[in-house]
Amino acid sequence: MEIPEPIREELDRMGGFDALAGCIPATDELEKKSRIYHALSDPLRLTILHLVKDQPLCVCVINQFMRIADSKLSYHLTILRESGLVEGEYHGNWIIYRITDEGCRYLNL
Amino acid sequence: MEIPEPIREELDRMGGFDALAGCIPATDELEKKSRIYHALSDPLRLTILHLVKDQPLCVCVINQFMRIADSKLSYHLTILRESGLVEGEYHGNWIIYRITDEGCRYLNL
DNA sequence: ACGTCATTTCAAATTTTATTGAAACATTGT
DNA sequence: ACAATGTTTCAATAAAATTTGAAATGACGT
Repeated sequence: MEIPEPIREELDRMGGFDALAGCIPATDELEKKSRIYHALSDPLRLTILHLVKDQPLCVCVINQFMRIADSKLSYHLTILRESGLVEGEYHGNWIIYRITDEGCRYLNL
Repeated sequence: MEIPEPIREELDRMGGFDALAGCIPATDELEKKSRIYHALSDPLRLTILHLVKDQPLCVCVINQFMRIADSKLSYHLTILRESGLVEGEYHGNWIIYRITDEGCRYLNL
């Protein structure tokens, strides 16, 4: 396998082929990030995230906005919750969802 | 449909139910972002992105690192390219991939 | 204990995404 | 024009994510 000369030079300047390993995060970190990005990779879920950005909301208000099947909304909320972007808490009969600090961080890109 | 009192209050303070629409980005923007997040939602693709972060690389160097089938790598490069996170350019026999400004922006989160 | 409301869980069907190996394409050198 | 090299495209398969509707759960008031 050959490498074009300008690439080899620039690679050498960065420390050579072996140095490349140094700029790759650990496997578990990559997996955590890709899980978060997956949670963000759906327009429905991004919408939910924006809805709860400024104030916490119960599922019924979110759904009044989204107009999708209850179970569908619940599925997407689960993905957002399990990736740590939102959290839900029972308050009486309702579950109130709020964005987490991490959720805020990712939303502001 | 009833809403718990504290939620209704906070919602009213933000401008009521109708004001919620105002904090949701346009559909095409949501779709573009979710496509980008989807591109980021795979450890392999995150690895590639990190590899080309500091210097452009040809496919063969990337693959020497990744050790996956050529067609598999090409598939993932296509996803990164089509989402605008990297760009590739022929230089002689090789295609050199480099990260885009947008790619940099997303990688630094 | 029972009924009701808000929400989740489950299993099946559907859709999307990823992997694989073979064939095709582009560029260069002969 | 031909062969060689680096990379992509294609079609088939496998795997994963999403949707759907029905049933289950949890919390509350009676």
